[in-house]
Amino acid sequence: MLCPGPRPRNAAATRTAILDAARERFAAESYDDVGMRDIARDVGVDAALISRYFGSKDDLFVAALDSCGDGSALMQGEKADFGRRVAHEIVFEPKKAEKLKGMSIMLRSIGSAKAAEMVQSSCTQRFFGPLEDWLSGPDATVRARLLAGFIMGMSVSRELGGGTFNIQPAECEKMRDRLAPILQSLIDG
Amino acid sequence: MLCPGPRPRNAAATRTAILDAARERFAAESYDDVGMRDIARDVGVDAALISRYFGSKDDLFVAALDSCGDGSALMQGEKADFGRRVAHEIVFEPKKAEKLKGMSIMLRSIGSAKAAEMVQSSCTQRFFGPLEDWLSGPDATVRARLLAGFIMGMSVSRELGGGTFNIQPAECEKMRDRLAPILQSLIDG
DNA sequence: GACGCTTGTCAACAGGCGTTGACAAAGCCA
DNA sequence: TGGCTTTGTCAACGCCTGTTGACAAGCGTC
Repeated sequence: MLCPGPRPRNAAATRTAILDAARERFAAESYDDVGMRDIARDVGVDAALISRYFGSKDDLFVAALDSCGDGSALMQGEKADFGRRVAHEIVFEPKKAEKLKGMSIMLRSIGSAKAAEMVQSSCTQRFFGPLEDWLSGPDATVRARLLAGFIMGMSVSRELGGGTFNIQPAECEKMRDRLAPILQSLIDG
Repeated sequence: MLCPGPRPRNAAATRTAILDAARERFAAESYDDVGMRDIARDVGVDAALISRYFGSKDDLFVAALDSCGDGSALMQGEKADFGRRVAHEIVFEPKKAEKLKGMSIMLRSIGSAKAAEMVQSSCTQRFFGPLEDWLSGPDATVRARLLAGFIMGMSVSRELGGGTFNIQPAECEKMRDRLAPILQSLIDG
């Protein structure tokens, strides 16, 4: 990520690099755990530059969240296949499931009061909302909340297992097979 | 909570008061957001005293987590009624559902790397474990993980809604009614 | 009453944080 | 070449944090 030699003078590229690094950091660690100097080191830049480009740490956080796009990545593919596909990703390919970087950031920030406040507004707008629209049919609002809750909950469960669910591989398959129809039932209505 | 006048000299009572305050704080805010001085103020004591009684903030955190007991509160009552009962509590009485204070603390700490590390060991031991034992029948491990994940996920979803699910009261009933059979199916096997 | 142990307070420290303003270097234009 | 703007670095500031050691006050005991 960090290349040797002096960084070429290119404000736009540097700004983008900072935003990318911030997105990764905030998705992997809590708001409080991420330091400006950490992000700066990732990019190979002085921390002071970030303040100048983005104003404050809060502003950078919001910018990083905004740069994640909405939850549309989750909604690609066949609806009939959703349950099995997403269950598989949650259990076996969490990194792939993290195409919802925004979800990871939200998850990481529920602890910090300040971060949670910043997340809440954009959460409904860019996550619950699109999901709700995508889920046509009765009780779309409720189903969207349940769906989002379950998906995030499994991430929590994984995290508390120490990065895995801390169970046998054979059990993982069973987990996927039990999870899939539950998710699917929320899709189907 | 804080009574006027000088605190009576009683080491045991003071120690307990500190532990209680810490448990409440760590369940309501992230590890990083909770300051020693905050807890001290809750109790009406100097922050230095906490260090002397508990060693370090980390030690206090672990002690607070240990003081939460296991997840047995969740498992009281009829199994046949579990889904409906817990779904109701999650949606309408989150404070009551927080008889699992330990779960709240775990939830608050998934952000902070240090806190998460401290939580992980006791998590399996005092939460996943008892739940798994209680759920007899096939795939108890997997069902316990799913159950715990779903319950925590709904807490996250609530939190991201700003303390409520941010939906209409009528929708809340629908949410409960959809959530209940899902939880119950994981209980029944 | 004087001692000694316990209980609690106070001031201060070292370390980390986000942020700022002054300064250096690079590129552009005349 | 000389100036000017842009891009980036550096040192430092003020603030907040957990923790420590010295000190004060309460309480039982000789």
